[in-house]
Amino acid sequence: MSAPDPLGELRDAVLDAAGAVSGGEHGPPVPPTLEQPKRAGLGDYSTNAGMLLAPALGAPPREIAERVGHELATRLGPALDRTEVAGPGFLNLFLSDRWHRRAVATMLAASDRFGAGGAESPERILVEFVSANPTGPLVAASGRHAAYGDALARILAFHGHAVMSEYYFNDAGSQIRLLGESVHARALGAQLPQGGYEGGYITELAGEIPDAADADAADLAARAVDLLFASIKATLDRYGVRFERFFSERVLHEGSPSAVERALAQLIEGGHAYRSEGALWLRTTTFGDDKDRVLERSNGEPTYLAADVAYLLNKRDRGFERQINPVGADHHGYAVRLKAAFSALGGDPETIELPLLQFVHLIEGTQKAAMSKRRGEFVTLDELLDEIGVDATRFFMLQRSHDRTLDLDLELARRESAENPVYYVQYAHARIASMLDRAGADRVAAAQAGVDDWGVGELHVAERALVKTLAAFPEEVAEAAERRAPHRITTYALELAQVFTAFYRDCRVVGATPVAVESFRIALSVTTKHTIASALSLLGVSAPEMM
RNA sequence: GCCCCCGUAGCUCAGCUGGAUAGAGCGGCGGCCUUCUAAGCCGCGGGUCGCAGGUUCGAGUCCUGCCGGGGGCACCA
Repeated sequence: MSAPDPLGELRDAVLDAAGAVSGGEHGPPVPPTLEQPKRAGLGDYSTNAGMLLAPALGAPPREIAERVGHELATRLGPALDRTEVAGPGFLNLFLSDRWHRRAVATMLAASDRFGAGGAESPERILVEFVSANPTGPLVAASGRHAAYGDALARILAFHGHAVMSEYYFNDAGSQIRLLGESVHARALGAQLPQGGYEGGYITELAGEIPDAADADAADLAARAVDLLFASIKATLDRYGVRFERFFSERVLHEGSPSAVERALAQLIEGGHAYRSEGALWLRTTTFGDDKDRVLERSNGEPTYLAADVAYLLNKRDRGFERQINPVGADHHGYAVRLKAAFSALGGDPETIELPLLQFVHLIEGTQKAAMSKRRGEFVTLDELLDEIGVDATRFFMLQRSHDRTLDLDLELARRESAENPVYYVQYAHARIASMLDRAGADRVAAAQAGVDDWGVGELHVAERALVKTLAAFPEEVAEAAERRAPHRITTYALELAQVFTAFYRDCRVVGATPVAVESFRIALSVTTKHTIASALSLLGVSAPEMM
């Protein structure tokens, strides 16, 4: 159930008015826009409805805009001061102070649910992310995956979907074997195996495991995995990332027939898999791949793809209508394969999404830090958190669009941690807390209760701007959710903090006279505080009461 | 060679799926603390939105081609 939303109501009115003008027969091809004009003087909002309807109605856009304006006036009544047709056919809306005050009342009543529940068709969604194998500590890049996946899950849930977060990992197989052999080699002071793990943490593990030199590699591998997984979980916990479930690939190989065997049988039965050169191939070329892929090696061992297909089915069978699986940009070919497999099994490939996360480049001054787990050259997520803190790391990781590479200059982040934008946003929140504290709980409660007494005097331009920025929150959430773009919330949080700070500068709150003005401003501040806290919480960043 | 992502201010990046005179942070320069938190605020400077075509009332945004950067093209995951 979606919370009341002033801007949404306004948008409905515009849509309705446009429908009335077009006679209901030929509505606009796409919904008309309703946005805040960048330039001052062009009203609170403007719509392009006139221009959109012009071709179908065969009348000049400005004339249609005029008619939409009239329809809107009858629908909005005192909420609307006036409309103005401008430029090629924009209709600019000048909303009354009354509209702004009511908007605050509405948003205030929604409390911390303001902006929530907007999803039009809620789905059961599984977000699977990080999923790093326990062969080493989480690195900085994992920090991006963790921040992205976690924020996306939070945003989708807030938007109204039923969301679960899951971490898929492989704790068996060749890489794990190699891990055990590497630890063993370090314990003995012997040469590492071919392609072994070189990181210093391997030597540390060897030291932590008693009698490592005498143990066999398989046993060592199991113990190393336990230790590494414990540390991965501790890092995630510290980072504020929660998973409902850690899913072991091993489960898919257990039983007879195993989940993997059943998946392969199903593919063969459907004619989508065939044997050639001793291996079992998935005919992904049917679904747009440029070559077929091996499911089962000629030595009889299944590939990771076989397990992943079984996992796909497992998730579908658990009732998830959509699977979102953020992966590294280097996995982009993998997306085609996975979707092909899903199609072959009768699934809708559109419901399998693999957002590609571009790489994180850690830069030390001008020098790039290479990150290879095997060669052991990396900055771990823990080190990054030690360096710049959880909130700053998450905020930074979520500041850029996920499909862009992220340059993180450690020197800069370290040196300027106090100037990171995250502090700016948190500071605005803390400042409101302090202000409300000064006003006193009774005063704050009275201000919110006295909605009907707010209507005194003319609103300041900064007040109006803040109301509109707040009113945009539900649509920002919707955009972030639908486009899988948490970074929009980051940008929004920053903007809201800026607009609030301008209001704070220009409008005295506590002690403003008459009391009605103070009441309204307190209410506005409370709403802002809720909204900043909501936005930060969607990002997994804390909203301190005091700084 | 084929596929994916990206070229916007000195640097790092937003830009609301096509709207009006393109924005923010950082960096530079100059100002502002007897008044609700100066982790702040104000001002100045800074742009052929990679290039060239196309689509239309209108393009940073969509299409095509080129140039440049990153990534991928395993019986590794």
